[in-house]
Amino acid sequence: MQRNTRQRQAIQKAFSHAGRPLGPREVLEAAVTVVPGLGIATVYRTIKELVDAGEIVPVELPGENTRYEVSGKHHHHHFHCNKCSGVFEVEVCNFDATVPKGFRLEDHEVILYGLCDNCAPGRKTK
Amino acid sequence: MQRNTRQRQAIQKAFSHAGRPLGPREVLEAAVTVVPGLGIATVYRTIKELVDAGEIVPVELPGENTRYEVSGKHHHHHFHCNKCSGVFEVEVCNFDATVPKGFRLEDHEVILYGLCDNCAPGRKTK
DNA sequence: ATAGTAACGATAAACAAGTATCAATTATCG
DNA sequence: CGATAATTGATACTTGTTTATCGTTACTAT
Repeated sequence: MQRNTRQRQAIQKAFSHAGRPLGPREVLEAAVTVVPGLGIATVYRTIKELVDAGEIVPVELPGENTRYEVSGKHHHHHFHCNKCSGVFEVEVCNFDATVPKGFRLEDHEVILYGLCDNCAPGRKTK
Repeated sequence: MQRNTRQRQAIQKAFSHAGRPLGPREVLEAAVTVVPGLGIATVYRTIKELVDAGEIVPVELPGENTRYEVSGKHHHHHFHCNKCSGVFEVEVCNFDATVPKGFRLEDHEVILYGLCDNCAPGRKTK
């Protein structure tokens, strides 16, 4: 049967508390503070299980490794910070797309680039 | 000095004739028909040189390896075929983006997904 | 509390993309 | 033409991510 381990709880919590897509490394960094000694193998294993269980979904961005975020969110897109490389959610949508003749549009992806709140200039210190 | 080799010509021609972004594999497939025996190492080498020379620019799409296309094109985005995985250019743009408070938007990327002309239904045969 | 076994952690292995090496080839100049 | 050195092709290597292995740990039900 499925067991409720500290490491699994920590990893689930990392996703639910993040509010943004996390990669395996980020998950490890977040969860290891709760469960010292947590291994990367467990992170990968658990991510795969959570995906299979439908709890999280993969988020892929250009040139980046796959991240994951909790599933069931409303339609949204992502903002990629050019400085800290962090990824954040943004509400977007409403764009004109003219696909070539004969093509059939099924879905779309919008990625915004810039500086996040923390990295943008005009902030007191760090 | 720089030499004008058959393989380099074939690779340049592959890009200029493609009209869409090509990955190293695709470049090899196209150029090897012109220069039998062409090796993948030469493709990578030449791509790097062409990028340095500004002749081509990298195109990155979610979950895909880097492709390249001839530089100097107008603002455009890409259409990724869900069936054949081919990538095509599309004219897009004009979308509303509301970035979170404090964020600074610098650039954007739009990727459309669907079926390309060849893969869309309602086509005679193939 | 204890047995049974799912899950863990460390690490080796598998993969894939891209790079470096080097002997053989060949474009280019005189 | 002939010498020279840039370029090539085959392949080994590097790098980074993800998976498999296996002895150990620690949930769970009894």
